[in-house]
Amino acid sequence: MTAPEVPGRRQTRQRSAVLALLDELDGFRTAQDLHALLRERGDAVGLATVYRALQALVDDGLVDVLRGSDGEAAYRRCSPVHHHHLVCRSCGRTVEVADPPVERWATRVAAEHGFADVQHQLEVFGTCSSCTAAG
Amino acid sequence: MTAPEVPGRRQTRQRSAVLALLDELDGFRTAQDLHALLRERGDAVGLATVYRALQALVDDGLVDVLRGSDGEAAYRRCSPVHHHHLVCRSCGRTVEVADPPVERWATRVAAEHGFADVQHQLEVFGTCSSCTAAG
DNA sequence: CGTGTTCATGAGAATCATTCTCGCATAAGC
DNA sequence: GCTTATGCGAGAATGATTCTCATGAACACG
Ligand SMILES: [Mn+2]
Ligand SMILES: [Mn+2]
Ligand SMILES: [Zn+2]
Ligand SMILES: [Zn+2]
Repeated sequence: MTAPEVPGRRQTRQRSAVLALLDELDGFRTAQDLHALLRERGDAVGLATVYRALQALVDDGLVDVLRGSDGEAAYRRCSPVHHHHLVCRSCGRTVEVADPPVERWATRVAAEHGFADVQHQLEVFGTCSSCTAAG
Repeated sequence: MTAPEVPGRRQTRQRSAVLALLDELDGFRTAQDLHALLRERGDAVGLATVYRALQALVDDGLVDVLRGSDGEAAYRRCSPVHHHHLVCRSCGRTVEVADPPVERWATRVAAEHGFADVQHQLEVFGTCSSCTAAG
């Protein structure tokens, strides 16, 4: 769980703290959440720094970002390979999933309509078993 | 192009104007954009009212909303049946597309992980032929 | 190790989309 | 027309995110 060395990226206590926290959590969390958690836990980090650290992690492909229905960004430590998410609306618990067919479909349907430089995003939302049990 | 009657929804000049404008446009537009367009065109509507009208249209299933990478909401008059979007990143031009297999896949993968009350969102982004030509 | 350069940090201000407030207008129903 | 619940609009409030800029600390180099 040591922070990966990324060229041109300076290693600081704050960035390590943000990444370490994300490593412990298994769901998507907002920057505000992460900032509050870090503050509670004692090793505090400025809010602006949390945002900057998260942006850097996203740029480096170590963290995925998802926009909630209210538009607030949520972040999660993710595997570096392409995948999609099955997310619990209630607690944020997330499972990485893959769907090879949709990859080909997206490319094909885009080509059929003359679209180039294609990307896609596919997310599945639901209520996880714990949250269903908790009512 | 007459505004559909929705029970319990009062018909006003402002709501008609918002829906009429959306009917002329074929891409996703932000509330701010739509407000500016209405103002230019003369039949102005208050900004708060644009937001309220759009929210009502979304609730009534007449309009789809999409969150851009910056988190800003964009709205589009869409068909009422379930579909996904192929969106031009540059000009916003949008094509409605369907992918029946992914519907089943989403339900199945969610069930396998014990998730209930499942929804999914799938969007494809690219550069349309016009925008590619315009370079 | 020092030391200097360069990049990072943090407190607060600024930005900006969206929502709220509340006094006034008006669509709908009779 | 008259009543009344709803909708409207201007401006204030909210809240996430970004910016500013003075200070702090990695890191490359000697
Ligand atoms: Mn994919
Ligand atoms: Mn679907
Ligand atoms: Zn859950
Ligand atoms: Zn285009």
